[in-house]
Amino acid sequence: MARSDTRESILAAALAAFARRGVEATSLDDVATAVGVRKQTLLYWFRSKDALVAGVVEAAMGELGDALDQAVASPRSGRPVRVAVVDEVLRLGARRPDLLVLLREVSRIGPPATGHLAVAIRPRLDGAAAALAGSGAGASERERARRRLLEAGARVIATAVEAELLVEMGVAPDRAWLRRRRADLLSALAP
Amino acid sequence: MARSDTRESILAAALAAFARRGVEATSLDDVATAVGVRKQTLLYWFRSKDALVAGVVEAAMGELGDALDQAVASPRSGRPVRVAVVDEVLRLGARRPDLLVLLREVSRIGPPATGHLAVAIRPRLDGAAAALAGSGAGASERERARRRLLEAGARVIATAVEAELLVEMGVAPDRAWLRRRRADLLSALAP
DNA sequence: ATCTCTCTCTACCAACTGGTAGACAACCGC
DNA sequence: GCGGTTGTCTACCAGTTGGTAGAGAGAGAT
Repeated sequence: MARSDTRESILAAALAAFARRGVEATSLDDVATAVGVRKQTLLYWFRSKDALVAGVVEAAMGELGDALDQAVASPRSGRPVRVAVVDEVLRLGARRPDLLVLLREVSRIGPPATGHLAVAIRPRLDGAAAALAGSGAGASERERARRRLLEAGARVIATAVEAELLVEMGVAPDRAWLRRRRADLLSALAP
Repeated sequence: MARSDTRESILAAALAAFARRGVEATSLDDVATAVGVRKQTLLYWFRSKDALVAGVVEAAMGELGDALDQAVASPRSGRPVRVAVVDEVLRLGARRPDLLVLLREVSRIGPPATGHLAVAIRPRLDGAAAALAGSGAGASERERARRRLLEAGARVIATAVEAELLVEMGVAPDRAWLRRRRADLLSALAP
């Protein structure tokens, strides 16, 4: 296997396993077997399980942040930014559900994973809060924008959890459900 | 300790631990220590960890169902049943958050815990669906009522997750948030 | 007083966990 | 060719897990 292919494969397999079965329930051996490699190879690339979690969180946040950045930057006429963001989130929920599920999982297990998440998310959050508050906004306004963003983020993750739950209950989310969730997320980001 | 006090203490400690740290991350020793008893005593009352999970799920569903039954039966004038149900759920979320968190946790870890949950919830769900559809309703109407109830239940759990997330993010849910969630849950149960 | 049943205990166990030590092969610039 | 680096491996290890076997204390019934 080429040089860093192994690392990428490990990250992908770990993301899937962490999202599907949870971090604690996933052993290093599980991930290694899924990749087709020995556990010790995995420990070569990530010096501990916690380092692996940190790596997965960082990679997932990178992918998620990039997708949102691109959605914000895409200049579709007459479409407010928050519509672009919400639609991109819904697309991600369909295309890469693991990314959103991982966020729930990380916040569930608490430290030190949440610390890694906080580190990975902080710069994005600061940037978004500054953009939302507008240039020249005071510290308290930026703080309010931050809070609004965190609430919206929690709403997104809760929506992903809800979709997961429905699937598990054998009641697959239908189009009407999706439409309602979209309107709800839009209102959570409304000015 | 009196006869069945031990069993009750084990169930209470296990519920708290399962909700706070997760089922996989909670060892039998953890629960036993919290109760002040040896692991083998715990295994006397519940023949395996899975049996303990089943016991906790059953007890939690009993408490939750009883609270909702009582809310439905309480004849407060001019207050529609769904308002009573939603308010009782919110009260439970504040008073016994573990009950709702456990539901999320169980559905997260999947079988066999979800099987226990399905067994514990089925009679309540059937009864509620029949009541919602009204007497003399056909099978398809009852099925629709069932789906509406499951969707509402998923919404409740998602709301509990959202509250958990906000707390973890250091953004405690405030009164305005609670008001919005209440309205949202009411509309999920709207006719 | 003794027998039986309920409950909790001590003493284990095999399987698995995350992690370490170090051998070995393939490839690199020299 | 050669020494060093990179990547993967086998062989272990100590700690923890869920679970078993069985002893023994206490209470009630006879």
